[in-house]
Amino acid sequence: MKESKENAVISRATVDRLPLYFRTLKLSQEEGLEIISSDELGRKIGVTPEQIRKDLSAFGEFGKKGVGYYVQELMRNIGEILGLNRNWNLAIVGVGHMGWALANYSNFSSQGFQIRAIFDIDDDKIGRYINEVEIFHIDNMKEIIQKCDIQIGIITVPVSYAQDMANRLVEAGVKGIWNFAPMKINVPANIYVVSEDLSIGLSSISYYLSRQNS
Amino acid sequence: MKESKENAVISRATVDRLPLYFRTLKLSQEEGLEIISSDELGRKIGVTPEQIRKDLSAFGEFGKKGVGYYVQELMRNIGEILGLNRNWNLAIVGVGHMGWALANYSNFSSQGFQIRAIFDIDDDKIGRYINEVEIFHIDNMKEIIQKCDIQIGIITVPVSYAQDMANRLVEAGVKGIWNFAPMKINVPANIYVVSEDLSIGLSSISYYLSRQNS
DNA sequence: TAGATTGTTAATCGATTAACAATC
DNA sequence: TAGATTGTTAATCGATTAACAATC
Repeated sequence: MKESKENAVISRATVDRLPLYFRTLKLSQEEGLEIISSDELGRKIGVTPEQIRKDLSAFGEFGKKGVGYYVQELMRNIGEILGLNRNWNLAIVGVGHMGWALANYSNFSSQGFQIRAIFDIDDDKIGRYINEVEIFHIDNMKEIIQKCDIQIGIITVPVSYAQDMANRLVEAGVKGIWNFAPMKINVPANIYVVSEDLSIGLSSISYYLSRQNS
Repeated sequence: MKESKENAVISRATVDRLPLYFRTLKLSQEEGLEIISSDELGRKIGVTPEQIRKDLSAFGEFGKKGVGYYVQELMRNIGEILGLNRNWNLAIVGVGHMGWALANYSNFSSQGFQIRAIFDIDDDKIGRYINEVEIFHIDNMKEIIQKCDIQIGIITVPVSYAQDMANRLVEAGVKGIWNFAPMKINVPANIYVVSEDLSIGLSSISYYLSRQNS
């Protein structure tokens, strides 16, 4: 058994497929499956078995030739690779519709993501709680984020405020930002940003349906 | 001036960048900008100017050599390519947190996406309105979708119901599905599905932060 | 005209797919 | 053992980047 190849550069595409593998393995485990082949896993996800084997090979050897993968074991390994065995403390910035929805979304906690604080600017909201998490004024961001050891900030404010909120989050010490404002936000190179751009999905549906009809 | 190249196959990556171009042009227009170069546009979006020119060249010639692109004109052209000049009627299936958030998100309508109906299974919700849109029982889906000429369905139900809802939407006649349930849904080949998988974003942040610390 | 910038072809880079030896 | 399936190397495919002629 080789050492895991921690130093190799892994493509973004590969990293983005790991959560799909993880989640499908979890479902399979809940169904009582103990062993799964790359072929079967691929069919469930909609990915080729070669793709799965290639992706996994970047991190080590997790399967048994002629047999397949032990569901529990592979799940644990992928979970570790993704850092899902850790506990991550999150903060939501902006209690609009999206912020509210995310604050109420309970599935995060099952994967180690705990929302510890919520920030807003509206005095009517400050001091209230969503799912037992308090809403603070953004002026207290630095203090709260450091006290609660929050590593990841979620931006759910309008575009015009997003860059300012990103600056404050970085200044407060977060290392990762999950951005729902439909714009590019600029941060120092050591901060990792993922943007969820919902308008892309809808526009691409519009694009493909337009072609179909015409 | 050549005819637009309607028949060429356009890569998914290109189509997914068009909404970014569109939105950035819109902001530029609102700032009063009349002409923009691929260089400047690229800087605003975080994409190379070559990428932009290449993407656009798949659809036609929209710029003026030595000058740049007329903001309004390019915006109108990209809007047409994406089908944003049309009116799309949408239905939301499932009034959970995400469904509720999307139902309240008013920005869609500014790009021609109108939510015409909402479906749920909970009798307490049936007959109520969100933003003047009525909530119907899913058993009335086919009737309502045909009456309102709804082309796009949005799935915001739990994983265990998602495939059934997709089947019902297809049966009712929608042509596109925007899926927020974290799973692969199977549909006939002529139906276009875009899945928004929010857990990927969070997991990838977890992955990269894990590398950084260790 | 000279400088700027597009549209496009060619070169490079990276990701996916195919093939197959290793081995359970 | 024979059949199955992994891990990995090589081949292919596709997307991005570089370069530059065309032209405003």
